Amino acid sequence: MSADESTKRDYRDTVFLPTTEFPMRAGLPQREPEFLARWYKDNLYGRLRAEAAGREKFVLHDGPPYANGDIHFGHAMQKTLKDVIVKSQQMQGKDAPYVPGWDCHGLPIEWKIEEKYRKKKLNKDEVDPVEFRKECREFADHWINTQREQFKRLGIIGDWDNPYTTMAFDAEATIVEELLKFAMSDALYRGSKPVMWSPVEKTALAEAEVEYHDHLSTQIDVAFPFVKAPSEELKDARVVIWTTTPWTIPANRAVCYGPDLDYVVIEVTEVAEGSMAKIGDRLIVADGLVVSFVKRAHIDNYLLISHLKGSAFEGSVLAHPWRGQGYDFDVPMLPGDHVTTDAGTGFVHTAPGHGDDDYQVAHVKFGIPVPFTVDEAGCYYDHVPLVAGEHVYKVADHVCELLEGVHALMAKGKISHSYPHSWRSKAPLIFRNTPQWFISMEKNDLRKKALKAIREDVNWYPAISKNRIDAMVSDRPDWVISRQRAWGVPITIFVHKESGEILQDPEVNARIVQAVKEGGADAWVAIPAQDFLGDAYKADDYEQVTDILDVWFDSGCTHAFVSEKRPELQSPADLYFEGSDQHRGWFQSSLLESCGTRGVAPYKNVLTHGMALDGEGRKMSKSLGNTVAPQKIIDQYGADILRLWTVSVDYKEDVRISDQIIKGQVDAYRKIRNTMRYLLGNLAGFTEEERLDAADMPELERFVLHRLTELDTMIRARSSEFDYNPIFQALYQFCIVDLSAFYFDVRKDSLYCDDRMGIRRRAARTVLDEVFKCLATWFAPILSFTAEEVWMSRYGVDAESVHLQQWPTLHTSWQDDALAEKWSKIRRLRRVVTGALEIDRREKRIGASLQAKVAVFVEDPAYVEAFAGQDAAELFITSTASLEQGPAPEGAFTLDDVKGVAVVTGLASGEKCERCWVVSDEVTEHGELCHRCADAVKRQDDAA
RNA sequence: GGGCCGGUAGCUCAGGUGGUUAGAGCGCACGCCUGAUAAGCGUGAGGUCGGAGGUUCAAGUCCUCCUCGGCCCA
Repeated sequence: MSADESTKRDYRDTVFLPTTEFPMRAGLPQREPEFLARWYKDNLYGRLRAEAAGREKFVLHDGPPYANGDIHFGHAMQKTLKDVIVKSQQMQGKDAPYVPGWDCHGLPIEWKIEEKYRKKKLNKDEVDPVEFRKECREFADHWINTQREQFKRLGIIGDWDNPYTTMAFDAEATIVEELLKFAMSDALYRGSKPVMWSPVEKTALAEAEVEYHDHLSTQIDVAFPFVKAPSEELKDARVVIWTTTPWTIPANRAVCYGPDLDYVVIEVTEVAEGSMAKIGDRLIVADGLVVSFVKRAHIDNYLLISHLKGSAFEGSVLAHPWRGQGYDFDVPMLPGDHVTTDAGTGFVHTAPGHGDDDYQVAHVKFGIPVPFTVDEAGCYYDHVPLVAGEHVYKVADHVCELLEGVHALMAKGKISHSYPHSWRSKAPLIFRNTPQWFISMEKNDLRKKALKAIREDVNWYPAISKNRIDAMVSDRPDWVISRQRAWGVPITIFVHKESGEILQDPEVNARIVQAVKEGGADAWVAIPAQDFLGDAYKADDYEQVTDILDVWFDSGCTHAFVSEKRPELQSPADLYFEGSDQHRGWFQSSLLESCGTRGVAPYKNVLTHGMALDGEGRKMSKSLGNTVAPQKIIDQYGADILRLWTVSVDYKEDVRISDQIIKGQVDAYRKIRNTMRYLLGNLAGFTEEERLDAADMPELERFVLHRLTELDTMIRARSSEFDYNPIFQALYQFCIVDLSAFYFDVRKDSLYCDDRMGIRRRAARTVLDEVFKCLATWFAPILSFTAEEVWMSRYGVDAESVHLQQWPTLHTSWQDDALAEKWSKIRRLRRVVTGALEIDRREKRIGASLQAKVAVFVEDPAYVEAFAGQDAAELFITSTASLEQGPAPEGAFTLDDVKGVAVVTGLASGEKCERCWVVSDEVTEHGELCHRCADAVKRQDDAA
């Protein structure tokens, strides 16, 4: 013992311990709103624009969410990622404005308002349409305001005071203007087509407005006699079709067969009681379906008369079962690839007005006219014989009766199957032939232009997106843009009553656009038609179209009224970023609109994210009760936790979120926060006078600087493809593996105990400063609140926001791959040492590693070279260390996966320095301190 | 029902053109430190790579089928 315990000096205040006010615990839910208040008080968004004026632009054009409820998790994730991208671009020296927007028109909002009226027992038709639209507008406004606050709370910086909306008058005017371009180029036409129709809402529905549920239908087997049989012996046989929609029988115009399928003719010889078939009936069905057919028809026995191929039916003609009762047209037999032997009879009843396949085969391919049979309420028109005026949902029994009356009904039953329903009313839908407005995919080569843009002009991330949208655009039918609704932009065209031609007059169009700009969509109904038509045309000669536009057309025009019109933006936008469901939605409607009117895509890059699923990978739904509310995460943990989560997952695919996953992010956040805290603590009082050139630094410091250049390169590369998950993984592991567990741990001694202006300590502090600047700015787009807190903690509350900074430009000279290679050797060897020390610890020989000395024996001289000039003990955090090339002594510690390295440990000789806790013989000489500490203390004492 | 995509340790992710005992971090367990302390360090245990066939000297990596999940469509 070199000195009496009681007389020993306490050297604690001679050690440079970390000093910082930055709290270990974040209290994000409380603190984040303070930063928000500050950002908005200081007009951060305006500052960013001013700061970046003149720089190269990067425009992420926001896809508008629908303004009809609180934001859900998917919204939160997507807007956050958009914010990460925008901030990253801005911090890489671009001017990255962000103008959020909202989609305001359409059925869901309209439905809400109607619901209100229904509750008051008012019929929508009795309500003034202008008043009705006003309420829709107010409803949308309310939710815009709500969602805006929810988005802002996430820390998303954008032009929230001046967002775009599809219901703004100038937006509506531009939408009208865009529509009129299609009208002028002949791409717009009125056609008739079976569309998904809701008899309840009395409107055509978009695909997105349809959902599928099980539905109990009547299934029937119906026999059609020949008018022109394929052969003489078949003339008395009948072809049997099967359908689950008896109400479409009046609209039957053809029967399809599979040319390559095998069919059989049977003769009924025995029937069960209640069978509608009669002994002696000759019926034709597919060979593979005869068993299931006779079961349905309660036919107990039959004779197999003959076999034939489907192709034998070519040119055959059938009679409608109700021939002679107003159904005297021919029913041709048509070949169809869609005919299968999965179910039914192998013959497909074809009603071109009530199904897409039917329409394609009968009308498009074979030119059979499509009859109008059912009105908007789902009732047969007066001109339809036998069933006029009846409702299609209630007519099944009558149809069966009528068929039975002519002995056409062979079987009747119930079947539960997947059937389309309206997403709002949940009522079953029908396909109905209706006049609608279309944008042609072929006219003006819209499809070709769109495909060319997809294939040649746009970058798709991930790459598979390209195939996806290519396939969709290749296959899609013409775009149905008309809706029989009230809340939306009108299809502002006049049709000449006699010729049926669309009026194409630029002057009329200009008046329409101007009127909408001034009065919104209401102008179309409020202003007399003659005012638009002017002197050149007579209003009486024209039909003013009252349909409104599909909302996808609205949002498909945002490039026209936002990207192009706003001076801070540009078109084509640099990036569209939405969920993968938007391949059929906004990505496509925007592409078609832009290609149709401008010939080019409205975007240069398209990024898609997957859907947010629950912890088991299932979609979130209210009925499953597995939804995650973003608000709850923010209130409980803070927006930065949510933000960190968004980059912790591979959002190019579907992602999962659960309590467990969020807890993991809370842990990750804590680790990152403590890393920043340690940097702050050790940078306390750092002055420029301490700064040291990299060339003068120890290799350890240069290694850390090299790691920064590696990260910098990697981050910029990944960021250019909007791929943040690898960035997060790399930054997080850098904090844990390189800094906390290695660099910080090793340099603790120097930072705490070296002379204040010692070279080694100055080098370390300089590196900490560089690391700090990198981490704070690299993390700023992700942990927007915490990065700001860290920044203020370092530079004071009056400092400029971290979001106004740029990612540092690192010295290229810092990159040193040879050095990195060398240090990976050093660290590999270090693992053997820590492993060896663990044995001593377990055996209770040591506690702290400073109590130990180690001797390392290596086979490969490269290790010796790597350690040349290094203080091995410092790197191992032992008190003494030696390293030599030589054979491993008996009993030396080795690791299987680090070949040729053996470690012998022992207790360090000497005594523990009271200041730095290193055990050495120097201490014995001096009494309490090692030489280094003795000098450092003396200098401090002298200065004091 | 059809098309496309995905299923690697409890969690989040790596695993060019098939090739030694499948990796990382977190979490977990155990231990250490007590001058980053509701912190820090170390060691360790965790995977039949969704399942089954097949191709191959050799498959997480290629093929087929199945299964589960997702998106889009019907």
